[in-house]
Amino acid sequence: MPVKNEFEEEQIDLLFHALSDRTRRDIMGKVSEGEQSISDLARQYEMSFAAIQKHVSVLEKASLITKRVEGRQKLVSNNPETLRRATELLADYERIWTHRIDAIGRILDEEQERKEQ
Amino acid sequence: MPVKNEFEEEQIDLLFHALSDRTRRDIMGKVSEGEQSISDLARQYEMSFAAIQKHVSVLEKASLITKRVEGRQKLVSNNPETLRRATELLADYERIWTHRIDAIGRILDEEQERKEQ
DNA sequence: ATAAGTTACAACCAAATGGTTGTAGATATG
DNA sequence: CATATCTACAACCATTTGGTTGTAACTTAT
Repeated sequence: MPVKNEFEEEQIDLLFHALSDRTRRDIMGKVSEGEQSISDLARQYEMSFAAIQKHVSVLEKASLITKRVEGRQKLVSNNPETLRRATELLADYERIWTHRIDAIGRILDEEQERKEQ
Repeated sequence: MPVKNEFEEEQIDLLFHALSDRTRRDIMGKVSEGEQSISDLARQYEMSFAAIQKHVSVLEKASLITKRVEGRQKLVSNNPETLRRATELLADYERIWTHRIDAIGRILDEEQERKEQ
């Protein structure tokens, strides 16, 4: 186990893959300002409705967004919990991959460096 | 500009794409314990040398690792700076996409307000 | 009831991805 | 020198990805 985290490897694949596309990152930004239907989103891009629908689906499979039914439309909003866990995950990777001991150790080191300057 | 960050969008694509594969994340872990040649790495996986070479190449294009020539071999080590910036980037996205206003953000905002008066 | 709006999904296509094998060029070692 | 090791890279292949159009179903409005 490289990183002790609640994520499954499969889920991590989906997460980073979802974030690796500009349009999808942009959608994340748009829905963060309020729920939007898939049509609302599609109108803001120069690609087909189906293309945006697929991007939303990729984000949904990564649990980065959720859809809510409202009449004939599905309202898309983002999922702060997954974002929080993703940020934590990458911070964990950073710590492990760079042999950083832990947050407290780092703060103490930086404290030390400041004093020595 | 969704996130004010030193990364270009293209670079962000490469970054998250590089991280979206288990083998590549595993390589990041292995090289974090010390430099390894590509052959060293390849021996630890049940896939061809060329496959590992390609994975290393993807990590290199994302600036997550660097290669150093040592005789007939190339020693791979990871790039802590990119990892640090990647973690920051995702933290920025989290903050922006979830409208979180943290202590640092508030301090900077207040700083700005003071200057503008 | 009809029409318009919204979504889901299938079928298709070109390009990218993740793997393979094979070949060739350096570099080290007997 | 001859041979083994290490890397680069091309060619190939199957699958996935990111896009398209088209069709069907459901919901709302006229």
